[in-house]
Amino acid sequence: MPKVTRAVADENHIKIKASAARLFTEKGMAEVTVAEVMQAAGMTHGGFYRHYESKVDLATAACRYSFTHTAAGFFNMVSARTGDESALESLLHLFLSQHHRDTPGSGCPVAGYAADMMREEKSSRLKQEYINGVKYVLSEITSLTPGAVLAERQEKAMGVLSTIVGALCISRAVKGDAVSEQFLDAAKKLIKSSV
Amino acid sequence: MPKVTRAVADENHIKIKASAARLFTEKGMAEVTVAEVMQAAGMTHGGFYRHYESKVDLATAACRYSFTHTAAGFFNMVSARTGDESALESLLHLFLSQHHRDTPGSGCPVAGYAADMMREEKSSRLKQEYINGVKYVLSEITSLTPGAVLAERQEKAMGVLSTIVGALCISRAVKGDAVSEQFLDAAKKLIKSSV
DNA sequence: TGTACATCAGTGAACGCGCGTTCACTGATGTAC
DNA sequence: TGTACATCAGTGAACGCGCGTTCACTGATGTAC
Repeated sequence: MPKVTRAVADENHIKIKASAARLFTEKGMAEVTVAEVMQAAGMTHGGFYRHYESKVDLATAACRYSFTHTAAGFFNMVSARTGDESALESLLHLFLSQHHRDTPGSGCPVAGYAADMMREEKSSRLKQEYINGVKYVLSEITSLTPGAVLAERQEKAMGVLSTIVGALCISRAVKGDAVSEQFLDAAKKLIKSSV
Repeated sequence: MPKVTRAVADENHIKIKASAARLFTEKGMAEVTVAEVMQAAGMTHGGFYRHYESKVDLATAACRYSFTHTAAGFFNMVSARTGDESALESLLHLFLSQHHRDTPGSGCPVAGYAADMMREEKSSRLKQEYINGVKYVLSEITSLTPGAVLAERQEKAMGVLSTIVGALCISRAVKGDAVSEQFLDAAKKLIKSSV
């Protein structure tokens, strides 16, 4: 074929997707250009349309990638940490950390794409991908939440996700001021006091 | 002066600010054009620079306006409602409602500007305005939060704000799916169970 | 296995469009006498 | 109070720039014989 092995082309496809996932969750779709994504993937912008039909098509793939890789990886880290402390405590410790606040590109996609999703029409494939992702995250948190009744654990998981995503977003938004860190701690305490 | 009374010009200035506040909290700064703001204020785009030096300058004024008008008005509504139910319950009822979810333009500025603030440099006047607004909101929630020790009430207020803003944002982001409403209810329950 | 050819991933220039901003102009307002 | 003039809020065309997308081209790869 062309200038590049099929295998290399496939790798490039993944690089584009991974770069987009990182940049989109970090800056939001509007603030990232196609050229920027391609450059991050080590190419120039012209070849982009051999891989995706449009920028929003890329965003759809990137969104899915963020959930299946970044979010899934996060839950693996939570499991790995769980030992002395409970699974929920592990999750809170990792999620509500300064490190997570400061690295949105490799962080929570629920938070990272939320701003863009608020303006997305509900019928779009991109939004559907996000909704699926949120449901996946909820199922993971539910499985980490103690309790006998599934419905109660699911509801608790939604409350927990709301709190940690809210704290993370606000903490990022007010970063530079002392309250930024306080939000992370306050959210931890609120959740622990409600268990 | 010109074509318009000084008094009318002052009114127009406020109209621009109010229109911007509504549009910016609804769609985010990037998705709103200067021309759109001016049209919403009943004018054409050319006259904009008689009122503000730049779009970000407008955003700074609009951000302040959102907190001093929209947020302050919200807390007045909370006070007015408070009777049978506690102040905190009033707040949860009004904030975590489908109406609030569906009307971001007249809704919470902490949530409305959060996405834009995450990307704002910390030294900007706009970000400083936002931080001041968040602190104002925190002080209001603190005053509605029961407890003897101020520091504990403040911490509780930060946890509450994290939870309600997170639930609102996610609920908006997944609107169209049944989980959207569930997030609002789950957040209410989590907060009530932690009081 | 070797060779000729077709394919298509990637390049970089170019196109269109929209948006922030500027500018010459208008004409009612405010002011000075 | 009336009049001449300067001011400047608002208008709409235009400018620059950036970005999503397109396109002619390249040349190594894959394929057919």
